[in-house]
Amino acid sequence: MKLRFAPSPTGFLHVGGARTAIFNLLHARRHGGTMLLRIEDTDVERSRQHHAEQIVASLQWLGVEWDEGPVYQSDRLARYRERAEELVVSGKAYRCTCTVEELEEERAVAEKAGKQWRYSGRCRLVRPAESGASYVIRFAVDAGPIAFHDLIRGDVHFEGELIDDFVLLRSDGYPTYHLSVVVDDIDMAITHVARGDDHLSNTPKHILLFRAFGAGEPVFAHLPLILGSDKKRLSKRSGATSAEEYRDMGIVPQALFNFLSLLGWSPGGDREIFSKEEASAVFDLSDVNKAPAIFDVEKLLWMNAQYLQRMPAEEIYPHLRPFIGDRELAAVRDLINLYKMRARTLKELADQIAVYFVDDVDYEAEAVKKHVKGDDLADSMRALHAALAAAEPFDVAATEAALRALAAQRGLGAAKLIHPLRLALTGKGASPGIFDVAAVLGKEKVLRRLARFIERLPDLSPSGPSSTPR
RNA sequence: GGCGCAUUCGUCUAGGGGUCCAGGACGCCGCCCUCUCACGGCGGUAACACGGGUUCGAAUCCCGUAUGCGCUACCA
Repeated sequence: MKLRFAPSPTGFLHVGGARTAIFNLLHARRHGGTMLLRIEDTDVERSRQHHAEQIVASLQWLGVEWDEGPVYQSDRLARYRERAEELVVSGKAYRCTCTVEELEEERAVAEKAGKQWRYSGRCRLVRPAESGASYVIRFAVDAGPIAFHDLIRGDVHFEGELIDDFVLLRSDGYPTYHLSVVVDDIDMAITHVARGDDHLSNTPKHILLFRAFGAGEPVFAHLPLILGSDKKRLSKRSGATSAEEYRDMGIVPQALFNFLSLLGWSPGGDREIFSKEEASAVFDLSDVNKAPAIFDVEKLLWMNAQYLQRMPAEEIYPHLRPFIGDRELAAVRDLINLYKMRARTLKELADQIAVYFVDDVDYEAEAVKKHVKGDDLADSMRALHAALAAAEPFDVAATEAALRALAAQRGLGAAKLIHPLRLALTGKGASPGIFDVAAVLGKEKVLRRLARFIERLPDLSPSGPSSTPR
């Protein structure tokens, strides 16, 4: 068994393409088959080498590994011409000298008359004389029903009459998609073709070609499309569309892989969080749903949070690195552990961690308003500063004991000290457990931040510094 | 327009004639935990597109309708 993922390098790796790649990989792994990566760059107008490289990089990042390739179709041009000529010799294809202009004119006339246009087959009947004129090679389509069994769609039927003599080889000598896929799928011994639903209507053409070449047909599986929240094909308008954008957003590759796997497929039961290996053990293309799925970013974010929560800091670190500059693992390990269940993305995680490295924290206005009040706050904070300075060792237990003892001594609820302390240390109204924060920050930073907070207190008070009679 | 395909909570899905007045997850809403925020736990909200068949019995099978999407290029 052999499958392939065959993107055309006209842009970044689209999440729809990413899912197609994943399903191909999963099916191959499940059945002990191999996986080929083929770059379909026969459209010189739109293909770009950097896009091909980008797609390869995205697949690697995502964890879609292939066994063969990447093979570039642009390296196989001679082969496509050769095979097209074979069909001309055997009479299954013919040269057509009709120009694009002529055809467009015909089409315009037909459309004006309200009729749908199909190529007349003029050059098929009247073989053009050998001349220097440029030509395309068209396939001579035979009328008659074409049926095939799709692993996902079931039995699908088409009428040959409705397919016109499509172009195999363009006038510039480049093959069209139909020619290159079929030639390659034959030469590369592909047994299963799993691709987007947009190719379902092209399949009869391909079947005709497989037959013309005397080759057996592969098994087809047409995957339902991934739609945006507007129920249209996922596009820029409805959100991020490329794997790369999700990476830059701070999505971990395992989470995107898992999420994409769940679009149109389910391992059965109530399982939602699973690894590539687990999916590889049970996946089968025939279990894929027929209906298109809408890409729900909210659920992706939830899933990413699930992954962050479960991953050890050491595993998160390499993915987080691009978001936190050059900071070393040792400097952020404890922070990752403190914040990983509070962030949905690596970006959020990085933002939260950033406060620990600034010289002076900014105090959130809302938190200030809520917690900076009471005439004796400065006094309490000074006492807290002294109590923490005496805490030894400076760990979670000791700092907590020190604060609670002080609260009891002053007849205050511990919260009355905790919230201002949080504001002093993080500048925010919300954070992980304050004693965890203190322990991670370390005695020196805690005392410095607390001292600065006390200093700034007059400016932060609701009455303002000037109106404070002192 | 023609051809093709699809249709279970707002979204992802389970389910393939009786166990389904439809299960899980995201989201949303409550409650609990608690120094805050998260995490976690508990509970709630919400769906078989519509109409005809077949059958003792249909979300499940058949036919229509509607809606949506795809293809209809010398793009893939």
